[in-house]
Amino acid sequence: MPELPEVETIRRLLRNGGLNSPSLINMKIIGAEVLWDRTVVEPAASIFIDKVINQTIKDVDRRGKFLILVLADYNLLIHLRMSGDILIESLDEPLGKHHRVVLILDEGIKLAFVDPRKFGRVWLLTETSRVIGALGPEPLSDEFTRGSFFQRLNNHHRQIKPLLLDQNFLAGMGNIYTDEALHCAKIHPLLKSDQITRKQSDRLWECIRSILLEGIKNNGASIDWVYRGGDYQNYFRVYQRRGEPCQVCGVDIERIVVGQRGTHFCPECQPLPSK
DNA sequence: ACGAGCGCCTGTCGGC
DNA sequence: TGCCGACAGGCGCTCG
Repeated sequence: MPELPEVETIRRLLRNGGLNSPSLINMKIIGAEVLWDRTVVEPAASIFIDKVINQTIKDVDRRGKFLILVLADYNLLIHLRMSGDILIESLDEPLGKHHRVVLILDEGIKLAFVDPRKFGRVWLLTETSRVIGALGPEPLSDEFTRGSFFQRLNNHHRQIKPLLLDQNFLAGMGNIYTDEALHCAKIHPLLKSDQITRKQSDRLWECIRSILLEGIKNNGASIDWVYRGGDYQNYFRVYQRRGEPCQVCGVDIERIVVGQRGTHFCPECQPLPSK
């Protein structure tokens, strides 16, 4: 489900509070349940429960698509993968059928990791580098510069879309925002990364950042049967718009498969790479 | 180094 | 109505 903007939206909600949920900062975990063992990568579920109880939540952070609950003695890494979500619920609310991990907090609420497809994962670690150490730069940070981006594009001979989806190349891009950014930059998803000119690279750099910021501003996207409050889905230019006219040129949006992922683009604005 | 195929899972939707 | 395939916001693995 979530890409960088959706995870960032959840981070801000947990950290700052909002809607009907309070900030989690300084709340204490007083109980824990693991409903689906494989969700917890490490440590083993029983040890996870032992260790996480009595921990205080010091901060809520994010790295790429990883949500990080900074606890007094550990870091709780959460990756929502395709269908995961974090809900804050009152204690008397019954557990839904897709609840996988639940943390009981003081103040009478619980933090629930809900995940129909069971792809999501959590780790309780002191040292996080083993899991997130190889991630590429944060696209909205200062270390992500036009110059370094262009250089690194040219260090690879890869289709641009799968390269942007590679979390060790750039952290946080997923299928939606990649399609949107490539359309914005007028670059075909199959163009080889080392055929991208400096001018195209600069445009793509700008588009990645503006599209992600637009997603965050709209609290992310809510698609399929999962509604989580964001409304960026109303602003998609190409994603899931096969057959609809391109908002720039009017030509029908096409869908192809690239790297096993549905890929949406405008054949007029994003012409095929020269063979 | 790169890309394709597959596994992990459950749910929805469209076509017949 | 039921069945069946396509498809879904991700990623790790193996194999050429």
